[in-house]
Amino acid sequence: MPELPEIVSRAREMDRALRGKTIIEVKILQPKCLNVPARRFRTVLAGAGVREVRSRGKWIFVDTTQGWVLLNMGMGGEILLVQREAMPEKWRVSFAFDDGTALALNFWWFGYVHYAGAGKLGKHAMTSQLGPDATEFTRDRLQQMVTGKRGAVKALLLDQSRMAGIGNAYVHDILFMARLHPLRRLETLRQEEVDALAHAIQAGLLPSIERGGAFYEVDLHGKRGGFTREDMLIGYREGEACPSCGTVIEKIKTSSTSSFICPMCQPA
DNA sequence: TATCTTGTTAATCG
DNA sequence: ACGATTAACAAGAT
Repeated sequence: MPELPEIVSRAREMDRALRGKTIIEVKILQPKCLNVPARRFRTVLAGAGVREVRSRGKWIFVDTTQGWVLLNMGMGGEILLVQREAMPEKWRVSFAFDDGTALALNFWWFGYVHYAGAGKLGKHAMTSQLGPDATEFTRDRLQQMVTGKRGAVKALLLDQSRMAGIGNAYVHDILFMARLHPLRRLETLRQEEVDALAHAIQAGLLPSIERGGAFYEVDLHGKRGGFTREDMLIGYREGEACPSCGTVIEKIKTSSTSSFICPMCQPA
């Protein structure tokens, strides 16, 4: 499940590895992940030079001389840089470059490989609606975002149009560190709690970015991220002891997603 | 086999 | 307009 730390890491790796290369051929095994006809996608990008790769939220933006390639890895997958004749077993879209390498994209549920013309990035609805990266929020900015809003704090964190990059993996530890229950209403948050949340967002994401993302995703060469299961405080630790107070960690349903909480540290 | 799951949009209701 | 909920969609693991 690629979230901001994994996507930031992949985009950095891609920027370093792909910048200056030219796409010579695009292959598409799964046209449904595209937003334009496969033929158009292939032809418009053939011959395109990679200028830069960057990210916002869970999206990777590849800036080429012939427009933008916009990637969303959905619930998980791999972006592998391989020799063209050594493709991995599973891939859905591939880009072959002029130096004999290829980028093989795979995802197993709901990935997107979109195209936006040069200068037309603003017309791509899914990415133009993204809020600022979660890592960009200062305490003041978060307070502004919370003021006048209603609803559950978890819903705010997961709402990509308000704050981009957090998904249902990192959110557990973020809320735990802020000592907030996922369903706590925004309108009841005191300023100290908003401050704690702002700090928790940074504390929940930055260590993983520094280590190249979480262990359950891999880098361009197939190497797992350095943020391990042991680095998680309560996420996916149902039945284990809370690292702060020892209470048994619970897995609860919060609207449509699951949440892991310490019922003592994060009272409803 | 049945159930679960990390994302995102669209539709709907209050 | 906003918030809450649900369904749907292209798999894979257990």
